[in-house]
Amino acid sequence: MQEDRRLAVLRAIVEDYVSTEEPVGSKALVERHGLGVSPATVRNDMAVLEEEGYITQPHTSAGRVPTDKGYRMFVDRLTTVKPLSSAEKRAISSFLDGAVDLDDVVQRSVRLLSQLTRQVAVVQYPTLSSSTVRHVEIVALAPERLLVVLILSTGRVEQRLVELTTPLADDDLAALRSRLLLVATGQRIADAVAGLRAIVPDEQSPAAPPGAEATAAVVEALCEAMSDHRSDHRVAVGGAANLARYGDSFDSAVRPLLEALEEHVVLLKLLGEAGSSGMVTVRIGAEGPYEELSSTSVVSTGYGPEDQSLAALGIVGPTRMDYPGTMAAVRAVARYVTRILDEA
Amino acid sequence: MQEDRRLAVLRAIVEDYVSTEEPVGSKALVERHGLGVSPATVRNDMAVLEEEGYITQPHTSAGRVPTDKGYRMFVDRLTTVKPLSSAEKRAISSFLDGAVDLDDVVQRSVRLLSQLTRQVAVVQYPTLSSSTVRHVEIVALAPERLLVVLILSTGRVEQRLVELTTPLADDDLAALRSRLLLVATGQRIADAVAGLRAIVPDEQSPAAPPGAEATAAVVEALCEAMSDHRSDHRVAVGGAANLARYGDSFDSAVRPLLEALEEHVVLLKLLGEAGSSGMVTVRIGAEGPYEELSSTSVVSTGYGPEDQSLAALGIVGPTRMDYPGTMAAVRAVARYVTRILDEA
DNA sequence: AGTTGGCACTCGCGAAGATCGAGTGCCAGG
DNA sequence: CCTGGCACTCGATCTTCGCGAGTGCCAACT
Repeated sequence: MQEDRRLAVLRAIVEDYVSTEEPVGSKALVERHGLGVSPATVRNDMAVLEEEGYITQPHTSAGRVPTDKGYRMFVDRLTTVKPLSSAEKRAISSFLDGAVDLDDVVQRSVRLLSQLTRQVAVVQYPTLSSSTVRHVEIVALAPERLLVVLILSTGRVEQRLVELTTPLADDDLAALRSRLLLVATGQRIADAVAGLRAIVPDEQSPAAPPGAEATAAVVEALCEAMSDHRSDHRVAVGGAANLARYGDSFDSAVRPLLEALEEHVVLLKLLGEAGSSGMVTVRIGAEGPYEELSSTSVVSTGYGPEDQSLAALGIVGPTRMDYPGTMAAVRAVARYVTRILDEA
Repeated sequence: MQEDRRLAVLRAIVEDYVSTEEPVGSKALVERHGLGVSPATVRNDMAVLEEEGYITQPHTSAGRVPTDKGYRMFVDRLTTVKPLSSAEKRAISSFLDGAVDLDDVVQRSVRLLSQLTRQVAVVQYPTLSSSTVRHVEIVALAPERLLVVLILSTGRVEQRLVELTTPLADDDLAALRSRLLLVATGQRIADAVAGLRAIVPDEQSPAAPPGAEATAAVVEALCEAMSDHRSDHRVAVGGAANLARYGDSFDSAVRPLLEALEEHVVLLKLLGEAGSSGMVTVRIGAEGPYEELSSTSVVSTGYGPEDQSLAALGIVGPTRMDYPGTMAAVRAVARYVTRILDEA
């Protein structure tokens, strides 16, 4: 089939261009890959591929370069997942096994991912919304200063300081504490918020029970901590030094990317397009909403327990990248991180 | 005095070169600055300055460029502190006043600093070592699983999970908690560590009291948390997009800098050279131990209460930078941050 | 002594031209 | 439908060359 060979040619072009960074010509193609045909034949195929929009030539009489559409085709139909080398596998586990807490896991993941792919890595901190309340604690720093500590199943700890206008008696404190524990412990965030709101005494009630103010304030603090969007939006970024490899196309590619890396909200949107856990998503070039990132691709995936994907991680790099290798690395790291989080 | 004029010439050269990015010639100098002498005279001065090593010419018959030594002289003897514009002051306070917690303060400072100076900003998180213990809490998640929470005066919260081999009785737990509070609360880190170690029962003692294991384990966890160097080494980095302005000299300047930015330890060493609070330190070019950073300068200062400087902040940029403006910005931000932390 | 105008000289930079060759498109023959 | 051959295109690279900013030095002036 000519059709099959055309795809083989496209694949070869992508692979060569990715490794050499230079437009690839018909002659070099037949030499470096075992296509059993002559350069002339390949040229014909190239003409067709160009007409269909999979490749272009930067200028007349230069080699061909894949277009975004070409990469898309390559990723969707021509990629066989490249298994990681055992050295890489070892690196992953030895790298991640030493992690001591959530922060550490995220930090190490970012580092690992950027080293494996030699790209800029981005890892989102596990989202609060799908986690559960492991523990709630109130500590009286002073009779009218309470410290509220919230511990979640992901290992995240949030603390809030609550100032009261009237001091709180010790047994009222104890009562409040046990009530909170009863209502919130083990609940998913959303349920806990609802349950907590319910135990706040009705403000209209003329005869407020003792500790009503405290209850309201503490519940408020807890709910605020739980729905705190800042924590949802935290991401870790690493491997920016890999941007140095861009070399050329500095202003057009590196600058907007650096800016995007600081705009964590943008990053999250990019990662957020990721499908559920297990599926690696690839956004190529201008497929996304950000014009400035038209020459960069995003390879991302969700991670976390199978049923609910906790958060996303991935890499950002030039459209000209080693997709099979990168996708394999992203998937592998996501799996390992998922496992680590499950164990903890 | 010819001496004075020579210095004026040096200053003019630095200022012109910083703003134009181009080697500056004698003619342009007399035109743009109000030196009341002829180009020929300036040329003579330049020859002397060059001989003394303050300036060089990139190639014969081009303008002059300051050397590191020239910048050093400029910073040490020729800089009059440029007061910030009122707009800048307003920006600073409105930017920082909204901060809600320690993390937020640091994040905002980094952002602010990078925007004010248009350089890469680095802010070290306040060091634990000079802070005090505000509170210690033990929570029994299960009879043999304890959560230890440590709250410091800086607002930092550290938590550790402790697993016991034998369950701990409730009143033993209560006793341990009150003993810990008594010993540690209000103490500076170093004292608290010493005090805690002292209450661990002697291992040799054949008749170990109930809860001896728990005490030892909890104290161990606390001490470990207090001396945890990871937290000491945390830094926030921002404004990497400003690196895009380097444009030229990419490999020689940007790449090593990007790498250094990821190596937080290196960053801390750079910042660490900073003097005490209030003094702005400037490291120019190759003055430091890092050869790769020979074309970058670091402007840094400590911040925190007057008597003990908590941590450092500063910026990293090309040797060709606006030193007066940058130093003013760094100092101003450090002051504001200090004030904010004091209030909290 | 210090300053100034004049002048010859240097040398990097940019424009213009010349050359080279990888790569293409097309065609005629297998 | 594939293949070898061939003329053609056009960007990349190198060379040349003139321009001009800037210098260094010197003799004259204050």
